[in-house]
Amino acid sequence: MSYIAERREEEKERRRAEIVDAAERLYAEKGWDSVTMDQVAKRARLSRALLYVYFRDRDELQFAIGERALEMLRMRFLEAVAQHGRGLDQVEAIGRAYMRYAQDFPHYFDVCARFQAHSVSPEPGSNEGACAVKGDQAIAVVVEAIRAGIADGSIRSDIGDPGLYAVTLWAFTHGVIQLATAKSADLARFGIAIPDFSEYALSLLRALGSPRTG
Amino acid sequence: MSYIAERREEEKERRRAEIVDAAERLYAEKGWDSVTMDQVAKRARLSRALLYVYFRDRDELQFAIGERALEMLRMRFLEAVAQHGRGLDQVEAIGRAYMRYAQDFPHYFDVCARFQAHSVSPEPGSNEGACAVKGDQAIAVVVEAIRAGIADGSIRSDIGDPGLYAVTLWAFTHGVIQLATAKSADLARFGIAIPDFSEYALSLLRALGSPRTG
Amino acid sequence: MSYIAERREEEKERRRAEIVDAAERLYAEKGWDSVTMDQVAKRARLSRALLYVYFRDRDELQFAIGERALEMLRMRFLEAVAQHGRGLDQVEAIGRAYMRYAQDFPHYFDVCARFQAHSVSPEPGSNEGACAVKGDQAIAVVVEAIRAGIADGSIRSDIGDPGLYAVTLWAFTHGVIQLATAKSADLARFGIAIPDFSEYALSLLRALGSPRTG
Amino acid sequence: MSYIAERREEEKERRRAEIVDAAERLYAEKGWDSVTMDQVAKRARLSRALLYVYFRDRDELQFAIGERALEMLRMRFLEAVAQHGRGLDQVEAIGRAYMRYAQDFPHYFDVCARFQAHSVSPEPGSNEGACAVKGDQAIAVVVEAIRAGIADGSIRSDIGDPGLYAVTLWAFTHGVIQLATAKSADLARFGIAIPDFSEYALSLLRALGSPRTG
DNA sequence: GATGAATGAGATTTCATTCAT
DNA sequence: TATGAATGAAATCTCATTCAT
Repeated sequence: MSYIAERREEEKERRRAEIVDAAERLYAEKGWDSVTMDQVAKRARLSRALLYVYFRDRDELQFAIGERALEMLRMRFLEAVAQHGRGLDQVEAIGRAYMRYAQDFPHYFDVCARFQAHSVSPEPGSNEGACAVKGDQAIAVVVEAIRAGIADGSIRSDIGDPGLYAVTLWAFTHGVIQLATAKSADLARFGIAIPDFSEYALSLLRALGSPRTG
Repeated sequence: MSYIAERREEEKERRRAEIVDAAERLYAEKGWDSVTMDQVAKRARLSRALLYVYFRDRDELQFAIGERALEMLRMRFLEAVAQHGRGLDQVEAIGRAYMRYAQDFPHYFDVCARFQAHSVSPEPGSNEGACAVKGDQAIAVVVEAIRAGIADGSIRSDIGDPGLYAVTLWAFTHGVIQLATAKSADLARFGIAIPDFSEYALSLLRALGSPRTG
Repeated sequence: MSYIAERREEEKERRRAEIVDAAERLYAEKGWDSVTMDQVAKRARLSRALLYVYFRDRDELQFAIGERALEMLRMRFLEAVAQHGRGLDQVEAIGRAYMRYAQDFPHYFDVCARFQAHSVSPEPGSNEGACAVKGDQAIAVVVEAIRAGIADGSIRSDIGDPGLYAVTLWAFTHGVIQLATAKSADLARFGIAIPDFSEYALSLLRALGSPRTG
Repeated sequence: MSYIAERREEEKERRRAEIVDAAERLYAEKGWDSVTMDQVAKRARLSRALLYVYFRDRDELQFAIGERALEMLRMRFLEAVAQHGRGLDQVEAIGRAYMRYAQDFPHYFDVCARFQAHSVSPEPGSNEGACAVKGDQAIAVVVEAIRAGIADGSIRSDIGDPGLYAVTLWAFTHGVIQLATAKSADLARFGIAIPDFSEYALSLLRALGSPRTG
């Protein structure tokens, strides 16, 4: 590839990023449902038609944000893992990281949730596919921590297949965050405060993994 | 109320139910996103405008279905509870019931999921509010089972506040079902079959509650 | 049909007419190519979406105007016929009427020309079909005049089938008007003035029909 | 001009011709309305933007095809003339040639028709202007034949100005072909077959020109 | 020159929702 | 009450044309 073509490639990538930036900011501001393609175009200061050159449709644009969201999540997971030595602590840190992430970037968690809730029709080359890949990579971090925990004895060796355990933990945590995010008011009616809820869920999850050292 | 007014009341209720019936059938057939108000009107054999006499907007119609969904869920929970003596077994049965429910009525689970994911704006008199009430009632069944379990010693007494525990279990289970529902294909790629996943999750949850007496 | 439904029918017809009015005025002002659906909507003071309730697409709207155009043309033909006794004179009057019509309503002639130039795909219920019918009715007037002329001896009896003759005359006249309309400048370069051209063509056509009795 | 500049000139001309070739083929395949600049560019294997270096706009490209069309028409006229001795026969042969031409190259006739229908805005140097010139040249052939006919006595001497007569015949013939081309189906409904229609029109036109030899 | 990117305009469609009767 | 009509907002899509390199 000539260096001209290369530069063009970069330009293109930058454009794409600008669009995703614009869309993401709007997402964060008002929620995806009320973001229109026109607003995105205006925010990115380009024509509506061009959006459709870069993204097949509105959904693909959302998935592009999802890709970022999941990448960011993986980063957070990695940081969490890096700060702890024992596998069990790493796994707990991952759970905490997920919760903090959901607080720091509610719109990111929102994409994750939508992504989680829609079954994939993995058209090749789509952002949806890219999204799935990123998701797998994030899960992989969890699996690794679990493996480490089993190896270092901090996680019960009879916990079963690390992949299965990882997916289950993910599902549990995701469920908790979703409830905490959307239903804080209802929980309050039950006398439950979000931080307590989170802490409680984390403690249960930790108990789940730790060996029954009496 | 005169018997004429009474009949009118009944008529109205029947009309409403017909609409919800129509909407629900369409929901089950194609998913809520592709159900249009026009289709609902046609299926219920009345005019689109009349729908708005019975339901403020499309969301309210969905919440009306949600009400049914949560009522049905509570029923299933009650049945589950009735078939077991010890609290721990009841709680597990509830989890199982939730899973079966999601399989039997995917669209009901879908409403629940959406309901769970949207924060309430509790306008009084809205179906959304009614939905919340039904949700509370379903949770109450879980709480009761937990209390029973603590009382009969099948559930660890140090598990904490039954309400908190119930909500957490709900969130966990919901997360698992959602993942299993939407991502079965991805899980398969991980070598995970849905029934195994469900069983595994249930076993973890049971372990969570049972006293550690080996 | 109840009188309410009847009134609604009328309302609808009126609406439709309003739209065609608006479109027609714009057509006359700037030519069909530069008329946008949005302009029509604005001129008719209703929403763009409604246009598509009344007309499948832009073309159908043009054909609706074409219907009017051809109806008007038939009227002109009838008037022309009414003012003359002998068939030959009637036919000539029709030719003249066509020419005056093209001058009085250039946009009407324009639709006719477009209609004439496009082969019909006679989707039933379309305005295109209605257009064709109106066209036939206009031709019918010509045929009638020819028949009368043959009967009264003002038109050569060996002219052949009146229908064939009518269509041919129509084609001739249409060709002349089109050329005169679009190419007046070029004709001028040839030293030909439009009125002379028209008169000349008419005289030829008259000669064509009249018996050769010197 | 240096031979380098000369070669460049040739290259350019070839390029231009390639574009017109591509456009013409597409025209013949699907009609001008559904030919897009993109398709032309792809067919000619160059970029869309380059088209605009060679042709001001889409219309100019069509006029370039029109130029070819009219040149071809003139050729056909010349051939027709060459095969007949008397002016009247030449004129008739020209009419026949026009009809055969329309059959052999429907897309050429289509350009002619469009050209005929649009009034010229004779921007100097435009293909539109070139088109007009070619049109004049084609007409000139007709004029010449008429003059010959008058001279050799095969055409009535009182037919008037040859130019006027030529233009009129052209208009007549064009009108007939257009109707025959676009409305064959409708004519069939009238019980008129295209070949009969053509023959009939030609016979009338011949009668028009021939002296009234009793 | 030649090209890929971008624009702007308009057609069309689809809905949820509201209005007038 | 009911209903048909109407609206307004967006999503798409398709082009001709222009721009920057």
